[in-house]
Amino acid sequence: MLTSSQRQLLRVISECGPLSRTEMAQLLGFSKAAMSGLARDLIDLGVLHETETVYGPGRPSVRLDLSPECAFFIGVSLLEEPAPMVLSDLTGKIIARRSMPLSRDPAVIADAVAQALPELLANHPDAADRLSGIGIALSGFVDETQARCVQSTLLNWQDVPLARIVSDRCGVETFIENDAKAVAVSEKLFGTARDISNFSVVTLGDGIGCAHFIDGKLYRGNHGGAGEIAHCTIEPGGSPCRCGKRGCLDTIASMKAVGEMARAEGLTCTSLSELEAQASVGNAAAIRILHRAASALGLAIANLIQMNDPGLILITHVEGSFDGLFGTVLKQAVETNVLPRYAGQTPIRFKRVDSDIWARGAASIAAHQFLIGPHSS
Amino acid sequence: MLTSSQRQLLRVISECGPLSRTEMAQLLGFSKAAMSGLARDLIDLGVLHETETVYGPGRPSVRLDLSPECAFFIGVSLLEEPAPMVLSDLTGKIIARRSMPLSRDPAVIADAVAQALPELLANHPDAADRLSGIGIALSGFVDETQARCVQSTLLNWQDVPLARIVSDRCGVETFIENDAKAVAVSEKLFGTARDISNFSVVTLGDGIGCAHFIDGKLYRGNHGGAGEIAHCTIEPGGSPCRCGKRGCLDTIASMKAVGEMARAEGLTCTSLSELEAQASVGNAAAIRILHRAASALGLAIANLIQMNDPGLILITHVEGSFDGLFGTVLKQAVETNVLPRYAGQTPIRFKRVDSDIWARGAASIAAHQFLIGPHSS
DNA sequence: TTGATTTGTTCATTTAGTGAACTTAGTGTC
DNA sequence: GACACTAAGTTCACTAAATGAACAAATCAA
Repeated sequence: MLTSSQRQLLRVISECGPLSRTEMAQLLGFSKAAMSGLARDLIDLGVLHETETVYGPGRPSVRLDLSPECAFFIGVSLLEEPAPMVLSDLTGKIIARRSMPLSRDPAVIADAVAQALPELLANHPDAADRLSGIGIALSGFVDETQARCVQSTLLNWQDVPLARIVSDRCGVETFIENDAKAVAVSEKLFGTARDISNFSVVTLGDGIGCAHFIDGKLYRGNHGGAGEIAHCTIEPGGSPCRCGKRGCLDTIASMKAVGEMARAEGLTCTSLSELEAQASVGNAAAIRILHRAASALGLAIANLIQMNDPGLILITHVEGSFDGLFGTVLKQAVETNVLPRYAGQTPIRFKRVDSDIWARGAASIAAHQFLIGPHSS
Repeated sequence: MLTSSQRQLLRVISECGPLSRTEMAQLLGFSKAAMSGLARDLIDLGVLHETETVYGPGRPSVRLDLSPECAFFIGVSLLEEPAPMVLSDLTGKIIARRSMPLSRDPAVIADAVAQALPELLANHPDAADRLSGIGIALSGFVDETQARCVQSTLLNWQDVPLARIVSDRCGVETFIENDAKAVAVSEKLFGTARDISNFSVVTLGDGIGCAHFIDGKLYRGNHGGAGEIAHCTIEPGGSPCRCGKRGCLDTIASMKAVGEMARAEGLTCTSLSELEAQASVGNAAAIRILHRAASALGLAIANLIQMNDPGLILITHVEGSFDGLFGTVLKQAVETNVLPRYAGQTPIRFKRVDSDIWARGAASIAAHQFLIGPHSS
């Protein structure tokens, strides 16, 4: 078990990349003496190692970095059938992939994970040796200890202590998290948002997910529901949503909704890139659909910016690109709906991700627990 | 200067009310031994004092509470002319009121504060003796040290180090804050939200303000702009707003906008309560205006709930009441625009406030600095 | 080679906490 | 009213984690 000072040190390296002892001492407000001891202990533990030497006037400084192979994590996504699994190291690099059958029965899930474990670890004795946690991403609400699923419509769960069930079965510490929140953590730990303390991730796919990091910490909300942007009302009195209300963002801008609208308009293509292609050759229906979806998403993001003033909006998408009509309209809609003074102040990044995104996110939950721990700031 | 452990102790008392040493030790995870020493020191300093004795089996426990008169604060609101000033104690009780001329010149403001100071303190030698800080509320953006005004349209300021200017002139530590954020802090410290770590305040008046507490801390956003709900787009393509965009909540639901709409409809009454009275006797225009404003505000609050899942929404209003049409429609609009599963899960409280609200909020900023300090959690 | 400069270590010291034993002040029972 | 019982709060010796000052190490510049 790491001390809170050790965790602070790991955190600042995770955020800033390799740093010398002196730099860290300044950043964290420790004395050089304290730093020296902390670093020695973490190096002895195998978590840190010395990297490049930086020359300047005076004695050169030696940067310390995380040792990628000091701990390994498994991530499981319960969002698809079959359920993707990944084995990752401490820096988020994926070492191996597998999949397992999906089930709604927690015990069956635990069995499937236990069965897939040796296969994932088969050719990686180091990983088998230093496997430090399992993370599971699911659609639904999770409690703040990342142990119990409070509610999941997709899995038809109500207060299921999945983490305990899996860890009992597999003998490995296990943590669970909501899908979008897991992606946000992986972006904070491994991705584009390492050094940013306030940001929001929007995951654009069949559904729309969103999660916020606030003051360097995942913000879960009072009932675990922070980031439910998909069911913000964008068109009051609009089309009914499966959630029971009307005009939700999800009914307009999710890739599923876009596909359905395309089908309803008699288009044969339903994917974003296909629609973009049609739009670029002047297909009015494709243009209309893309325009409507992008405007809606842009408005929702503009409202998010107005409400929370994040330092970054990161939009992940599995398919298509954002340099076509959809992306242009989206950016424009954001700009026209934020305070003119703010316009352009909040960077919006797009990131194309593959289908591993949820399992990677899940693994990052376990890695986050290992590095940063359960505690708050 | 208080230590971080002492601050934790003060914080938990501020949140929970009077507590015994043993209760605090359990809440904060300290040993009884540590608690004993901390409490003694704070009592010696005059910050805490013993209150009721609670009898049960075993030795009775003695509750400790903040000593209201151990420190006094001055709050100034730069939102009205003349600018209201209050003198408050550590529990937010207002001891004296004054006002001073408003100016856009920071030096003139500092002079006015310095001049009003002795008048405010005149009959309160204790307060003069233990004056511990000045807080200033203003319309605009403030940096996270609560020292500089980054930008204020109303005052036509850009990066003005007001706190330093006033503290240099008056010889008292000074902090500044945005108006709505100051109100949020006063509600956390003195008001209804003491024990709630995630909540949002919406101030409904001539303008609409909003601020968030997240994880027990004021969340200021990356550019200090968190909570700018007034310029969320509610009616895309709607009426132009003075901010430069269209359909902002401010153009529909602020009391100023409501008054203007009433005037445009040829109504002679413009206040919320007068319009309520008209609506209750069937005046169609009054009903239409109130309905539109309440729906808009309800939608904005619903979106806020969806995005941030706060544990409480506190709506402050200077005038009118919320048991008429406006309040009913507002609540209904919130309910129909949040996930049905959430409906009713987020308490919404209304609080009628007087015109002291901003100055009180300002004083609470200074009190917060005194009690909790500048540090994060 | 020498001096300047900055990194990183060592070590005695300080500080903020702990656990265990003790004191205190009440309740309940006979 | 005496006496066990209980829980609150204090005291004290001890420990863990920090600090500051002195020092060793590694390089550049002259």
